[in-house]
Amino acid sequence: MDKNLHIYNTLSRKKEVFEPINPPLVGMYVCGPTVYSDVHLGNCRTFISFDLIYRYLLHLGYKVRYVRNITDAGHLEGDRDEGDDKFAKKAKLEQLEPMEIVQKYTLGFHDVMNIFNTLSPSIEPTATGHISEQIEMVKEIIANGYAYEKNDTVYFDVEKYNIDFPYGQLTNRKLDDLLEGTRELDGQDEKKGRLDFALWIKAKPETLMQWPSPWGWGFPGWHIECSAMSSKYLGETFDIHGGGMDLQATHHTNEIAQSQACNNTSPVKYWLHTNMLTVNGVRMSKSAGNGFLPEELFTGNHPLLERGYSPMVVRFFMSQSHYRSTLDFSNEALQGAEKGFQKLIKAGETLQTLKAKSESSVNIEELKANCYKAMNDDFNSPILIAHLFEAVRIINLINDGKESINNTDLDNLKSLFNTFVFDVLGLKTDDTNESNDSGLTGDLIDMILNLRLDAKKNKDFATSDKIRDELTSKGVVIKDTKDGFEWEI
RNA sequence: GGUCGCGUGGCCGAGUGGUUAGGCGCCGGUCUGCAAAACCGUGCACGGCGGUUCGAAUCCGUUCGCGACCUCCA
Repeated sequence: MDKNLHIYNTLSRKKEVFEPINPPLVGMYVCGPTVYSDVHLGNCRTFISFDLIYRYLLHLGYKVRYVRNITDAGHLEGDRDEGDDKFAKKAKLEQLEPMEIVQKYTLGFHDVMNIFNTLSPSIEPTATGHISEQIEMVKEIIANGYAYEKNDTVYFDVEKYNIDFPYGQLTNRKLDDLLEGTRELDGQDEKKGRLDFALWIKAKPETLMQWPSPWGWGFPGWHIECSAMSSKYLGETFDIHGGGMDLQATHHTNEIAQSQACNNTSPVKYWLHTNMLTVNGVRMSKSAGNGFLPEELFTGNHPLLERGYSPMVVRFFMSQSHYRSTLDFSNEALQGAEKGFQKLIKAGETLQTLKAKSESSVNIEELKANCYKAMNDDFNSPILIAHLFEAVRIINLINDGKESINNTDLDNLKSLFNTFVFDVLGLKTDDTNESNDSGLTGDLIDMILNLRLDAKKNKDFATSDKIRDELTSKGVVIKDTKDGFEWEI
């Protein structure tokens, strides 16, 4: 089954057969969040996408070491390796220690990941926990001649590196083209080249987070942590590196350069990039101010939202698009996803009640093969879901007595459904039956509806309709069943 | 300006040189006192213009529109 997995590699810009370096082991590194503010939905999409990938690799039987870092230092506000650290800035703003900021948003991030039912990574290393590894790496890069020190700050020499290695390979760009898009250095700049970036940055006296180094007190550049931590936990060359597409051009390009310059080997076999979440066609981002917080989506407390949607509906919604496509957010799309999700879950419940016959009129083997085919084609969850809805149709038809299924097929169907809906897509039944009060309301509604049932039995439809209308207008949805009723608020 | 990507039916979103994507919506049917819900079924597409081909929405060219990256962001 596993030799069929194809994944799209950003490095080659095509789909390749997935062959781990040391099967069945798989090393996967994903760039995690910078924990200086709440994660928004766009961030979540990336982590949910990689959760799907992680889950499928596990399902195929690979032993995956999944490393996802927490950036808690070194990430600067500006674009020129100067200015304030994001954490320090936030800390000053909220009058807290930088590590209090880190702690707060790390916990928040974990909460959100749990709510979305993502599996925890095997290792979740932090930048501040790996300062010495980063310093060692910078020393090595200097020793290899690809970095230089200037006034206690260390820069990576991009143009020198490019003589020996293709710096812009990940985005398929030539150095000259890259230089063209860069602004001129002004006279003050310490950098030799316009594309050079900081590996280690000299601290100012007031810098809140700083560490001693061979170049004096300072802090690491943003990119070096990922190079240091990925090679520490996954080795100098590992299988999969992932992250959002926005990281491709700068962060990942620099990461490759650092690792190559330090270890003299290409660090990653397969680069995977997830696409952006958009709102009205425009990328959702912190700086654009069009970000949705998960909480806002769940509660519906947002100007653009008509109402809230449950976490699993959101996860399902995201799974309905491919991870490399942009996904556009709208009320209508969300509502559609909600209906679809409920239909899928309901069919799963119906499936448990089906009775086997001696003959099968349905083809479960083919369905199963189709599901694997979809996932093996670069984790194509939208196609997988299309096939799962074929399963839904089959389940409902059997339930209606229009198709039949034998024991073996029924077991297969159950296992198929379980595997893909819950294990691979990572969906779960929503816990919607949270009791909002002591149950009194429910008892009262039951009582009223029992009175309505009596009216119906007496063919007093005027009364029964009146009760229904009034309850409906108060938000109680009534569904008559054969010999009673169901309701929900 | 440079690099790259996208444009699919009312909405979201897959995919392929000729055969149904799928979900939601709409419409029809079953069920129901009537509804709702549920289930079944049908129709509604491939930005414009050229070209290649027996045949293209799918390949090529061109044009229009949109977006991303090149600057912090998953």
